[in-house]
Amino acid sequence: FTEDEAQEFVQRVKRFLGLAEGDPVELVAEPKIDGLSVALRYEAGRLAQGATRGDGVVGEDVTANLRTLKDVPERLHGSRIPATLEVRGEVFMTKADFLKLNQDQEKDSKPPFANPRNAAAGSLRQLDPRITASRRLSAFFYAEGELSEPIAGTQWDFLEALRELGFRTNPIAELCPSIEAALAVCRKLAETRARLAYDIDGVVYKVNDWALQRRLGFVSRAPRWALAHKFAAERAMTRLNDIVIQVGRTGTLTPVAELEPVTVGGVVVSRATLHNEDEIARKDVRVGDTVIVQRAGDVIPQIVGIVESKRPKGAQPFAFPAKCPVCGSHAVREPGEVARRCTGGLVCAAQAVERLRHFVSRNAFDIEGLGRKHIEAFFEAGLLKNPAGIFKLHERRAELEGREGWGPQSTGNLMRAIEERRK
DNA sequence: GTATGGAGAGGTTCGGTTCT
DNA sequence: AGAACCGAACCTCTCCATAC
Repeated sequence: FTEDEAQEFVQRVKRFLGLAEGDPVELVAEPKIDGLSVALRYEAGRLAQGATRGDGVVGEDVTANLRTLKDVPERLHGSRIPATLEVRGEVFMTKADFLKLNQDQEKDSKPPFANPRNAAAGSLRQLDPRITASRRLSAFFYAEGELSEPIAGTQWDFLEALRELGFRTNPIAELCPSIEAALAVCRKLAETRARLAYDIDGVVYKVNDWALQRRLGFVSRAPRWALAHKFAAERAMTRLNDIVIQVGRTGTLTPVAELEPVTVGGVVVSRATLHNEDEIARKDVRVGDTVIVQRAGDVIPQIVGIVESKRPKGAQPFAFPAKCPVCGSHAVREPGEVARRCTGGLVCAAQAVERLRHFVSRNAFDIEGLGRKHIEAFFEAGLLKNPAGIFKLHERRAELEGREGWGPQSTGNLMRAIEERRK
């Protein structure tokens, strides 16, 4: 975020590579587009598959929709076409196309989209590719995935190779001989971003030489050879109306701030996590305070701090409850732990429900059609007490089907989803 | 029988915190 | 150090219930 951190990044790179302070390391500075990342796979020069990449591993298959983008070539161009080629890029909507789309939405008396990124993400998830086609999405490509043969030795040459193959790349990327030059690019973009046709949220610096990139490698999922230098996030002031306590699967009590709704960075924010007891004390957040909020990474609402001069007279420090707000059991904080936990265990409805939610989640048993609300309702009605009960639900099918909001279709779907996981 | 609205689910975005 | 998990907002899709 600061220029110092960018300097530090290059120092780290040099140290890792065993280079001297004065040795040059070439960087490529590319604007960080505020869109959604996609991966395209080409086999024998033809588009075979396109997907979003939610967590960096797998994503939704949106091939048919991606085919409708003018920036996604159906066939690769040129004479040097690799047998298989995977490229990553960013799909986005220009500000002009976004405004036009919202005008059309208004004309059709449909709700407007909140911002270009959400509009782009929504457009790409359409079932009917014709709708996607009508939405005017754009894309820039900038990274390699699986490659059957090397097509470049540096990032800069790779971008050139991508263009020759028929991909659109961002024309304002720059090859920089040093971090100073890269920072100059960043400063220039910070000034001119408002005039760009699309939203950017920062600049990415990449070590140009792929051989060096390979030596640098990754720390968990983050490459050591790249740094995302983000612009300062937009901030807003609002009132903190209340602090409520949520109870998680393991009994952890998590405080959440309820805010007077305020628009920040294109969306309306009304809640923000305060993480834990210590965090509240550290920031000295009190009910009634005026707080400054931003969206971390331009996504997650976050309380940056308070405006002390606006504190109402008599505002008291927040007293963290010593009892679970759901079941009334003692909430204790073990020495060395940050969290205060409800000791109710399975007696606590919140914990039981959270356990069930976890059980059906995608990372566990992955049972479709059983979300928070239904689990809460089933628990309340005594239809479901623990994970094992899920596999006994079919015995109470008639009861289930009689419930409000449930019909033969939804019940059938749920039974099928459970049966599928029984094996 | 058909259109419309609402609720719920699930997926996407990302950073921060905590656990292993 | 690395992975898991959580949080908030938005969007689409599916299904049920209601109105006509």
